[in-house]
Amino acid sequence: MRWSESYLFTLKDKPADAEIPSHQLMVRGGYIRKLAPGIFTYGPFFLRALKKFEHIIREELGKKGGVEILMPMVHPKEIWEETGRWKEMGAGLLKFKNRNDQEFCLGATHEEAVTDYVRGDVKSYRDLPFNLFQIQTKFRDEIRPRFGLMRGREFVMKDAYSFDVDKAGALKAYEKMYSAYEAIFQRLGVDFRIVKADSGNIGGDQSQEFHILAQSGEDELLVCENSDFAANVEVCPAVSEPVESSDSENPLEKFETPHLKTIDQLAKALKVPSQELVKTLFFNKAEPDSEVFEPVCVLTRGSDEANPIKLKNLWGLSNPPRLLSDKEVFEVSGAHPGSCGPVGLKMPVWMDHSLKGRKNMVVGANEDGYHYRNANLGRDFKVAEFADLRMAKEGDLSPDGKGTLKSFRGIEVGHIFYLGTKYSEKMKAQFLDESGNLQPIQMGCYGIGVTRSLQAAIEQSHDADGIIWPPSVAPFDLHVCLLDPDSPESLQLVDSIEKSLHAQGASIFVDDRQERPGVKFKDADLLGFPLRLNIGARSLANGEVELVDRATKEISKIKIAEAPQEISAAVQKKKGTHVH
RNA sequence: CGGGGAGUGGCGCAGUCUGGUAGCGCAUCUGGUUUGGGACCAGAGGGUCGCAGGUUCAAAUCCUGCCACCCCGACCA
Repeated sequence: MRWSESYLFTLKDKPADAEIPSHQLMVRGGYIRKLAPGIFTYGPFFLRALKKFEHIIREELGKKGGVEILMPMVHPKEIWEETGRWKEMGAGLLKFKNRNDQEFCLGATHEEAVTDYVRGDVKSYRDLPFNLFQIQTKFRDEIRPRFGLMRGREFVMKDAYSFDVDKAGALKAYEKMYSAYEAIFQRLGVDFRIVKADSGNIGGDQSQEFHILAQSGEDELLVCENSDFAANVEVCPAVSEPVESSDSENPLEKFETPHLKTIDQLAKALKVPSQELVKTLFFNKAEPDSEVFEPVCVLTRGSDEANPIKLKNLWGLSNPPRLLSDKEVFEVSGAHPGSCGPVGLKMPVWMDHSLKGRKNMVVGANEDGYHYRNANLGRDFKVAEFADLRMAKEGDLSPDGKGTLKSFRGIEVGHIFYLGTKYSEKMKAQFLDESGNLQPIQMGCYGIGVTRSLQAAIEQSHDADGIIWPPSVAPFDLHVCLLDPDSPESLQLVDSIEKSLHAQGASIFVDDRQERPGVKFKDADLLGFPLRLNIGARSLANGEVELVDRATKEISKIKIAEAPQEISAAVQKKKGTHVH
């Protein structure tokens, strides 16, 4: 491929609307252009990377028996109503009507579509198991798209769905996908972690996320320093050191705390660490979209945060519960936030494990400007349940007991779920088992954010000059800076190198523009293909060309006569090398 | 939806406070000199200053309304 024959426009300045390096570099390199927020055109070079990654995905899923299909992007309302998600997904589904006033949405995910596809065909346990996947454009009407392809409205996703006769089979399918995903991200060549995760409103009871580690990641991961335990902070079990209980319960004592609104202010005033104070929060335990008001009090240590995802799961809600407004807090407790506590409350009180056994607590008095000292469980207030309610954090003990947790930022690029029969029951996707009983199919679903993965790879692999593509998905293997594009000797050399590379299935991009060398070098660094070859009068006069490694900037001189073979070998070596 | 920022040639920005000829850098085109890390000189083209009202002799600039964008938060398979 020659620059002069391609469609490629690079930018010197970083675009004003791009914040993180990967987004800036992709726009600067002409890889993507924004059409609307979260909606992008993929240029010819990004498309090449995309196809390469898709190829890796197809190969690895194929090895595990995945069968590729392609489902519609436009879905009728009816299938989404069958599962209740027409409402549940809310505004995230882009809905519209046709000329006959029939309602549709754009496919945000395809559990409904694939279950409908399968239920018409599968009749017997003999028809199972199988695993279907597709690579397709998804549309989700994100509230706030950001960071280019990281959180787009329109994006390419690989989604797969497994169908089995029983749970054991479904879990086997889950394990297969787990290992396929491991292989896929290893081949992509990124530093990634697999973590326990919340299953969100997809449903199901087992779920893990694949994260590419990067500072700009939207998710916080907690990883054990000594073992392979890793979890999304949202669901990471919190282990707290047991409380050493002082033996006697002192008398309850009210004291003035004027103008002390936060735990930190209170801690400072009382000269005790915030961990020794008690934080009182109020949530509405009812389903977020219902009219019902069911206030619940949640107690944690002053240094901890309540975890809404854990509350959601504990209370069996479909979405995280809502924190009460200041006004509502006043109505249910008699005080504003900052002066609330469990004493005298007329609602269930949930207490975090970390407070179990603690005596003589400092809590709000439910009267503005007052707190209690020496509040004790049993004597002064009652607790409905003890549970793990808090956000785990760096420095906590790992749940597997093998060390302490360290915090990383990650970009979620893959997610696997064991679904069970949530969709098959609602949509009547059934089969007859060996004894002639009608059974719902056991399902799993598995996603990879294809476009997101590629940007995440760039986010992880770039420098001040530009992108450093992992060789597995680099748009081209070799970037030739043809410094004298009119020199017959140079052109002849490029031809022979091109032939040699094509013979082994490698790709070559030639910058044949009438530009000065500096311009070509800058663009080569920006575009970020793994190897660059400089061909110019200066080195040709010495009977040499220069091969430059994009990642290390190492230069090797190669004799012209040996150039085609040596460069082919270098390209081959690069492709075989994995960064991590 | 809440908070913040910013809408000015293709890109990046100044000008707005204090109303008075629409500017700079990059890119583009022409000619010339250059040619191994974003060259230089000379010339040229390109903007209804987001949109609509209003104030004024006069509006990019002041007022009102709307639209769209970016960031933080809420939300998120």
